[in-house]
This record gives sequence, structure tokens and C-alpha cells, in this order.
Amino acid sequence: MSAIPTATVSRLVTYLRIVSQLEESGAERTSSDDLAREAHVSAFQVRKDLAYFGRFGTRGAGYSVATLKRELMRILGLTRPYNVAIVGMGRLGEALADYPNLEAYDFRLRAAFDVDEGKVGREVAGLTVRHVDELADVVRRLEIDIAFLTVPSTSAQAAADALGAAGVQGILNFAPTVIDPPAGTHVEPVDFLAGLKRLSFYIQQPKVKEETA
Amino acid sequence: MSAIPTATVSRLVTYLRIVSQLEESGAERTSSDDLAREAHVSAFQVRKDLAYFGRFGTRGAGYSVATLKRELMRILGLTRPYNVAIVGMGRLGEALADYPNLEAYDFRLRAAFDVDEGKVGREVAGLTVRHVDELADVVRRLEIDIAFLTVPSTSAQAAADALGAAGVQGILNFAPTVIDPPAGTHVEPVDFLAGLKRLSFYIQQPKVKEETA
DNA sequence: ATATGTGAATTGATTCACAGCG
DNA sequence: CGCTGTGAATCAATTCACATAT
Repeated sequence: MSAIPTATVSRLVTYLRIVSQLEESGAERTSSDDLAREAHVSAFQVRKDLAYFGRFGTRGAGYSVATLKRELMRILGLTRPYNVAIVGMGRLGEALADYPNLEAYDFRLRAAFDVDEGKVGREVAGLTVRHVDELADVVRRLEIDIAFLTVPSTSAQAAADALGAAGVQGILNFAPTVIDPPAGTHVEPVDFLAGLKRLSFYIQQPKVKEETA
Repeated sequence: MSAIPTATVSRLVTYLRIVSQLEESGAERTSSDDLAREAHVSAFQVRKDLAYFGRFGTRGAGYSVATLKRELMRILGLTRPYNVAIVGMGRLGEALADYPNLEAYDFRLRAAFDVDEGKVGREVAGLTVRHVDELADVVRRLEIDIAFLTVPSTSAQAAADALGAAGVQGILNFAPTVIDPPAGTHVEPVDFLAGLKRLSFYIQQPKVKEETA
């Protein structure tokens, strides 16, 4: 009967960003029409998405920006802190370590790992890079909830398995490969190469419809 | 009757990566079952996705790895080169400029832009960073097809509009905001913060089902 | 009056079962 | 006999229309 569509979850994230911007700009009230316009979806869609979780508006008057923001944060589980580790301190791992906006939603970078002895021991964003041999131990001790997986594709599955076994609940997978989620772990892909290839498909579309005889 | 589901396009990209790996590992033939296992979808799904574009297999014998790879590349428009520009040479822009795998599918980095005079003139990945004032001019002259948009959210829409007006056909949007696609331009989002918030939702799911009375 | 919340209708995507070829 | 390719059936998501609350 239930199970929230994944597309709905993605849109909720978008609505949250929009109400956050509205709040910054000083707006106090908004409507499904406003949100729909900003999120590039229909107003029906906005209301239906919200209806999965409750009733947050006032008929005739729309939504309170503050209330809707609070409720969206609650729905998305953003009312508590998450401890984060980065696995793979290449260029991308380093860039993520220095990313400033993480703390805005209480994502706390607590550990960084690599296999390369040349990288182990270095300081990145106030953290000492540790060897992946210590992963299970450190993840448990620091109660890491979420890992950013920025290792090469060839080691991504093994690293994910190790993280799952150590009790990590969520993995943001930056490696361009599909990972089999360890039991009890949710994996979200962040694959810019895939996005690039989708672009390629849509760009060439206009001039298609040729058959290979 | 027509219109390819966007989910199908995403899966095609995955199938291509799988057959590329199969090719590297020396395999000559594969099947919808193989592909399904690797891509974490059903074999029906694989065959249906491919059926939108033609018949690429041999009944009873599966698919030739080489043929399927070639066909997937053709379907995805990856048989010709694309000229790429990066707009926004912050940390992420720089990391992308140095990303080694771009040339593998003939994506050619040809230009880099920033607004910051401190960055303009610097050398990155063999390119001189140009001021965005030159964007329209340079995009046209170098026949840029695709832009990586790595500017702050607040300037993302304006930059996208400038790129669209200059004739760019595709934009990979790394800014954490929804962009209104300029006419004739396709936008693909690559938003790791959104992925992180989705993770948060799925992590907290187990312990939910509380109502606000 | 106005904009939400929601069952019903529609549209779209996935699954299935098997016909069709090698 | 295998495994692909595909219409038909099922399932899910989106759209619609309107009753409902303020």
C-alpha cells in the first residue's frame, strides 16, 4: 500500500532547497504553485508528494515557509547529525573533504581513508588520512553513518562491502559502476560520467531514426 | 508510441559500461541474463530497453560483446567527438579539468571560464582560463557542444542562459539547483548534495511512521 | 474566494509469457 | 533446445477534478 516513489524523494529534496531559499529571501508563505514553478513540476505533483507524509498547508492560504521547511527536514531525516567518512583520498576525495556546505545540514566529516601509503598520514581538512586497514575499526569507534566512496571502480565493491560490514548505513558512490548494496546499507550513485553520456544521447536525438540494415 | 523512458537511457549507459568491461576481460559473447545481473535489473528489462532501438542479439546465442558495444555507443551518440567547456574554475572545475577518463569517449576539453580575475589567465590542464565575458564568442568559435557548469547556485541560471544563447547543446549542471533549460539545450543534473539528502531519507526510514498530531 | 488534500482516471513503465529464430 | 524479441497484462506514477477547510 505504501512505499514512497524514489522520484518523490528526489523532489522533496528539491522542495526543501526551494523553501530554504524562500526563507532566506524573507518570504513567510508559499503555495504548491510557487513550489511547482521553481521545481519544474506540476502543482498536483507537489501536493501529492507532500500528501504521502501528512497535511502541512492551510486550505485557501498555502504553506508557511518555516513550517514546511521544518517538516521537509524531518521527513528527510535531516534533524539529526550524521558522521561522515571519505574512502579514497584522490583529487575528488580531497575536494569533498574541503567542501564547505556539508556542515550546513549537520553532516560531520570525521575520517578519511586511502590505501596509498603516500597519502596515509597526510592532513586533509583537519583530519589525518588513515590506511583502509583501519577502516572497520575506526568506522565502528567513530560511529560513522555515511561514507563517500571515491575509490577507483575496480575497488568500489570491495570497499562498499567493508563499509557495510562495519555498520555504515549509507554510501554515496562516486565510482562509475553499479554497486551491490551490502545488507542494511543504502547506496546512492553520483556518477557524472553517466550524466555526460545521457547528455550525449539527448543531444544527438534530433537527427536520429536510422536503421542498420 | 515513442519517447524513450529516461530510466531506459540511464540503463543503456550502464549496459555500455558492462559490455566495455566484458570486452576488456576478453569475453566475446554475453546475454540479457549476464547484463541483468551486472546492472541489477531484470533480463526482461534489458531486452525491452534494447528493443526500443532494434535487434542486436542472436536468438539462442545471446549478444556479441563487440557488436552490442558498438550499437550502444551509436545509440548513445558516442561515435563522434564532443567539444567541452568548463564554466567555473573553482575546486570542482579544476578537478574536472584534470579528470583523465574524459578523452576515452572523445569528450575534448577545449575551454575554461571564470568570472574571478584572479583565476583568469591561469593555466589549467593545458588551457588558459578565460573571462566569462568571452564566453559567447569563444563557445561559438570553438564549436563547444557541452558545458560543465560548476559555478555557485546563484549564478547557475544566468550562466546556463548565456551558454544556451551561444549554442551549447548540453549542460552538465553541478550546481545544487534546478535550472530552467534554455531552448534547444538539454540539462543533466549532477548533484551530490541531493544524493546525500536522499541517503538521509533512506537511512532514517526503518525507524519512522510517526504522526504530528 | 482560494488553495489544499485526495479518490478516480489516465498515462506510462515494468513484468510476464510465449512466439520466433538460430 | 537456448535465448532473444515483443504484444498483452500488470503494476506504478502522474494527472485530473472536485470536495473540503479556512
